[in-house]
Amino acid sequence: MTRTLAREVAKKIGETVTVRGWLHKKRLLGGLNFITIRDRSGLVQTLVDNKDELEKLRGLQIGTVLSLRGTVVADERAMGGAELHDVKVEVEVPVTEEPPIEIDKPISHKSEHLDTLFEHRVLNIRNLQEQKIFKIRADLTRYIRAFLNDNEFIEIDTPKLLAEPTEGGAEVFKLDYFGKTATLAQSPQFYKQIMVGAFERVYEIGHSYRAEPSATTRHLTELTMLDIEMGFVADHDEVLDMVADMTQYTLRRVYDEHADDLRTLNAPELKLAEDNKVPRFTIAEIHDMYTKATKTDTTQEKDLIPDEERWISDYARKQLGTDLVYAVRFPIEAGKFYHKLDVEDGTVLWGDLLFRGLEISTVPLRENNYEKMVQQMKDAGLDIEHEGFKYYLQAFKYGLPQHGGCGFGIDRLVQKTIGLANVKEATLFPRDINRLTP
RNA sequence: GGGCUCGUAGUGAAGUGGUUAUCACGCCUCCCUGUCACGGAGGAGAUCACCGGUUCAAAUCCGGCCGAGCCCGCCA
Repeated sequence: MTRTLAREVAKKIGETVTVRGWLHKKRLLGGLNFITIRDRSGLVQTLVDNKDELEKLRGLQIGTVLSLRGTVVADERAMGGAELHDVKVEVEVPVTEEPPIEIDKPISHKSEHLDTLFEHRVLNIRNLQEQKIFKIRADLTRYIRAFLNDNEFIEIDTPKLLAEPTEGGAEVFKLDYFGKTATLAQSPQFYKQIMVGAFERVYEIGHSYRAEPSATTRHLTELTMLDIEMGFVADHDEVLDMVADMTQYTLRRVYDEHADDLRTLNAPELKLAEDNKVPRFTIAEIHDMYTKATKTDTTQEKDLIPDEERWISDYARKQLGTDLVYAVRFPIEAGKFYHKLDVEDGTVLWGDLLFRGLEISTVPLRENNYEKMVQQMKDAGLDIEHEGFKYYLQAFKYGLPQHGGCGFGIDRLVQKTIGLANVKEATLFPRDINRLTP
């Protein structure tokens, strides 16, 4: 028997159809009883007025898997303008245990309830409002892939199991690997640069692992990163423009195609500049502006403090009409060995893309000259003979063009697009310093 | 890693020393032919996170411990 989806029911007035899905809501009025079914397409209401059919549902809880066969009748009073009548009930999978949360009601996202949210994730992800977040997430990455594929980027996959921590920076997880010590990749940095030597333009959407003991609203230990690397770029500006274009394309499209869902999720109105430009301020400029505006002196900081990120984003939205802003030219002491340095200026050719007060991407130009790389690694106190650098340096030794790219936090993009308070809310099964389940 | 805050039925909350710990939703029974946060009557469900202390008396005060949240540092 062919299955009809909830969203197709209204198109089949007068036909006898079978809908299959989960029991979503029972409204029992005595002789007249409304049973709402949920499937992947949404909800459909059925009218059960036969006592024997209704009795099949006695003692069965929300979540029971049902197959309902009935005649589609147009009725203004039903959701979607149609409902099933003369329904025959078949219980496919009975559920007799009462669920620990109410699936048909919006799930609380207050910070003090996040523990409950994730403890009951298996069930609350059945809530239609909750599902919107992850449908939007799926499409955000779909649009990103569309943009990058159209611009001749090749999607790659790189290993997450690595031999040694070599990149520096974030703390890495260590694990036993048949008697050796392996680490989980904190980013695909080395591999994506290596791949520039083959494909010029590459990207990866995958997991990265950070063992930082950070307990904040913007940190995960397992995060989803979009990593992009682009060869033969003329300068840093070309990389900044490409990431800005991609981000704006993605945001405009998601606000267009998911307008209703974003509204019901209380997402902020999207503001982007008419000319598609993302304003840029140097770190030094932001320190000066912030210090003048708030009387808090940050001019000695090497990076932006979180409040400065919020402040400059607020400034960009109110004064320049855009939710996106670049903080560029970090002080040279903040750079890593693979960054392109502007020694005269004392800065690194590195920009952070801020979206609604949060850093969502780092966008640097890389040093591509083999001799300079080796020197910068030595200056950083690294052992260039180390196994972990051997293969990486081969790519440079045998010819890498000037290149740059970005590490882009997908979880944070989803969070800020929707206006969620905590990055974990944008993640199905978040991993943080004290959560490994579910 | 540092600081601050919070743990009360399945879920969310009220209760700041005094009889049997209160309410809403959910659940169970019954009534109800147009519900969509259905309505009405009744019912079950809580060792007040845990351990110890103060007190005639502790959910409430004190100490410890476990768990959680937020901010900072660091990062995407």
